[in-house]
Amino acid sequence: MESSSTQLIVQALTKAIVEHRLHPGSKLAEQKLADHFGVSRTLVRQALLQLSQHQLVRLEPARGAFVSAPSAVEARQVFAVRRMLESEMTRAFVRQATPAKIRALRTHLAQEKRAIDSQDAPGRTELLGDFHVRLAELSGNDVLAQLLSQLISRCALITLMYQTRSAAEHSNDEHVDIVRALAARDETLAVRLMGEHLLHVEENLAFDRKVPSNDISTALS
Amino acid sequence: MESSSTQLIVQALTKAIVEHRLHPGSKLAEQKLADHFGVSRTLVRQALLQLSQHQLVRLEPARGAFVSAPSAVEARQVFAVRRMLESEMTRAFVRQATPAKIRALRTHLAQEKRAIDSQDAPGRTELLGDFHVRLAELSGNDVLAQLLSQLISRCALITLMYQTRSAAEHSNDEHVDIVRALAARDETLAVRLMGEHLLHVEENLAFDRKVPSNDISTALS
DNA sequence: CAAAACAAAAGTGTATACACTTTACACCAT
DNA sequence: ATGGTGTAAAGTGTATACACTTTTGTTTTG
Repeated sequence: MESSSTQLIVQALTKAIVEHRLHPGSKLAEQKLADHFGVSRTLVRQALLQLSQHQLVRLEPARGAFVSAPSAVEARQVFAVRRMLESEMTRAFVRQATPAKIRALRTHLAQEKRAIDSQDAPGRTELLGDFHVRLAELSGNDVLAQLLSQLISRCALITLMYQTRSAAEHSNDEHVDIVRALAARDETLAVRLMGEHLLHVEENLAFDRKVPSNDISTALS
Repeated sequence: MESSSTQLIVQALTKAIVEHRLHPGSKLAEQKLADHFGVSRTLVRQALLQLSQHQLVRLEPARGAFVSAPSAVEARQVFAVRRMLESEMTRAFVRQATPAKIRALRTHLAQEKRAIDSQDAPGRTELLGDFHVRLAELSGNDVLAQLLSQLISRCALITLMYQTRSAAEHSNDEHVDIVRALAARDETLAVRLMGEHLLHVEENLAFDRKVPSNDISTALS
């Protein structure tokens, strides 16, 4: 069971949603998506069902699928969970850090900086999120990594909804500080910095915006 | 979109899997399930897809769906994540505990004890897990509650695979201790007890069993 | 008799068909 | 003009059809 066509659709839609080419609230009509991807509605439905479980899409009975528009309270709850998981994840990482792992993180930081300098907004958000996913992967707990990856996709949607542009640059600086603490194997400092970092990201969200709607054929092409 | 027939199937299968009426490794043939529930394969497939995302079912391409059999390392990773989340959840609960919430927990504890006394193995495991879900719900973070609920379903599968019978009774005692600390609003103690409790549960799993296979028509009737 | 090869049965993967619901729009009444 | 009503178009929900893959059991061959 389980084809990879479905998975391709999930990935394409996830990327489009997280990069805000599909705006929160947009309708995702099954036939239109099916035409676009050159498959039947069957596979599109499977993909939408999956996305709804990742909370990137909301399904309304008999009305169809819409890109999620997380509320402010939901956003805060997601961040609260991230703080719980990521502070402990940081601790776990320090305990089994290796030079190779640190090097991998530094490479990532360089990419981040490049994306920020080049004004690439969606790329920037994606990479800033990937830093945390990378850390999870390197911390050696696959279950944690997968869980966090989903939470961060959800956060990317939130972030792009609410994040002010200036805040992104600040994030990169904090990532650098965190990696420095990790390299020094300073567990307490690293954990504290990670907690504060997530608080800062959350604080900098402006929970009072409205976003325009958009249609899917332009967004996916 | 999204019918509730599918949801009913998901719930029925979840219950059967978590209560070990369907053993890990058992094949879940679509047509047989469809016949049993009186629907078409379409809905069964939707349900299986969902269960696979909850990690209760494993999908093998072109071969079908099987009840998951989590490995020992996966089990340990799940427990590690639970410890991260639940210690912080406990902290959050203490900070907004009310007499009504404490009362709700005590009611639950009574149920647990009854289930253990009456030798009801599946009911016991379910209730022991529900204690943690209840706590999450009462802690006021819906996102956390939903996430934890999934993790605990996954744990129930693990627990019934590996848990020794005597360990269950010990769990109830520890739940009682935790609630006592919560009622006293002793944050530090409650958090510590919860962390130790989860360690104990994990320690008491015997990661070296084999389980027989089973067929679905008898298990679901 | 064992092992390989083949054929039939069962099962999964995707597309399509059709009933039913929601939405859009024109038409009528006021 | 405006508001309500009815009808057509569009869209979702479920079942079914069919191609293709895996499994199973039998026959053939060494």
